[in-house]
Amino acid sequence: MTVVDERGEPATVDKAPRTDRGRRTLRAMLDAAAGEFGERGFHDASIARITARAGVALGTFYTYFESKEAVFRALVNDMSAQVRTTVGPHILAAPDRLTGERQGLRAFLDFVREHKELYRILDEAEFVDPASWRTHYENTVAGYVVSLTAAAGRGEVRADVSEIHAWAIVGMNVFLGLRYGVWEQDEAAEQVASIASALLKDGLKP
Amino acid sequence: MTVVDERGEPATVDKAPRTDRGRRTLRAMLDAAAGEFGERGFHDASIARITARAGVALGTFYTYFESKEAVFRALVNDMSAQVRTTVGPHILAAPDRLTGERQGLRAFLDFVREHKELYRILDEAEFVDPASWRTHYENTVAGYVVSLTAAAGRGEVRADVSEIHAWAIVGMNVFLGLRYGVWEQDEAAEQVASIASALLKDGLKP
DNA sequence: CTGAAACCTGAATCAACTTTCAACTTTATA
DNA sequence: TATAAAGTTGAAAGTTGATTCAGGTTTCAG
Repeated sequence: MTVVDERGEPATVDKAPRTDRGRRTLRAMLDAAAGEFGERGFHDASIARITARAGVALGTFYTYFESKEAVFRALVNDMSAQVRTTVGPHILAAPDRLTGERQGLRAFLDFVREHKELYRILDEAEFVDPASWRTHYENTVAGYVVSLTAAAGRGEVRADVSEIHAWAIVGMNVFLGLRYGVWEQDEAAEQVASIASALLKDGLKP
Repeated sequence: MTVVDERGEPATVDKAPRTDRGRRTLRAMLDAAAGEFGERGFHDASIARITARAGVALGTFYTYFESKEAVFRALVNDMSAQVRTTVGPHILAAPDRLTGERQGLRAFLDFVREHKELYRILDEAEFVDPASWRTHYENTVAGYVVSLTAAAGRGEVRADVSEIHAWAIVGMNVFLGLRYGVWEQDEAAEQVASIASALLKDGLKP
């Protein structure tokens, strides 16, 4: 058996497709897995259904993945990156951090609405693949700490911003995403983002 | 982790114990289930291990529960109520809503630290028993909307508080509870609560 | 004390699934 | 075009753990 470093990719290396045909199959399988996991959740999902969705035979799955957990992990990492690369630019493009937060949240809500499956997968990672999940949020929070600290240096936010603030903001965004993105879309993304942004800026005081 | 009666489940009625011995067994099994689910998560938990923990035979489980999901549901409902009855009074006892929020969060963090298993169970309910989970948060948010609206009437918070604010606050609290309650306790509950409270009151503005 | 209702027992049943593998087909390369 | 490498196949092995059940034990009302 291959020596597998939990974090590294040595186990994935020899599973990587070497031809176009292989790459196509892998892609089809990843998409199928995203759909299957998104609809039925990790445990109710089955490899057989994933390969059926992808239009390949059962055994083909193991040409590209070590196990059921492995696809899930691949999906989580992929999605984590997708969220960052989708939302990040919106934050950076803004003239100041608080405006960035509003635009970032709006972008996040839009993203969530278009990728409900992936959002759900990421959420379930808390139980299926805690390590990836924790990494995802630690990265997210770390990014917030960096940019909030920079903003504090520019006098845009209070000087004592901390990791606690970052976790609070992330939690806020996650729940707003779940309620107003995944569950129901009875409020415009813009509206949700601007209320949350105002809350962050001025608090609840009258 | 005392689990009290869960009324309202017609299917559970004929499963209710009729003697002291039965009630003792049921209690042992609920406690065992809380521990097992908390430690291993729903899917890795096994009925056999639950009954072993409780010191009874495998088959006894089905004297009191319809299925694996049924115990889980019982635990989720019980815990949801426990959180409310533990945290609620702290909020109400405060002189104003914003102070209440700080005391409520501190109480919540304390609760979480003492009931990590149940917190985790509630979290996993998102996937195992979505209906109960959704109900739990909808109830929580509804409570917030009521008390925030009342506070607005007293001029303690801005007049336009909405459900969106409530979801934001709940998400904030949940994530802070997870990070500073369940994961690591590297910050005093009081400290976390007071920073979050300040954020809610005045926002991030310098 | 006694019979019926409650409880308890744990081997056996059973329905998924995941994972393996040896034969077979397609693609790349020289 | 030949041959190795890559990719595909699906039946079958192997695993796991929830749920059942027939029979034994304990409790309790009368």
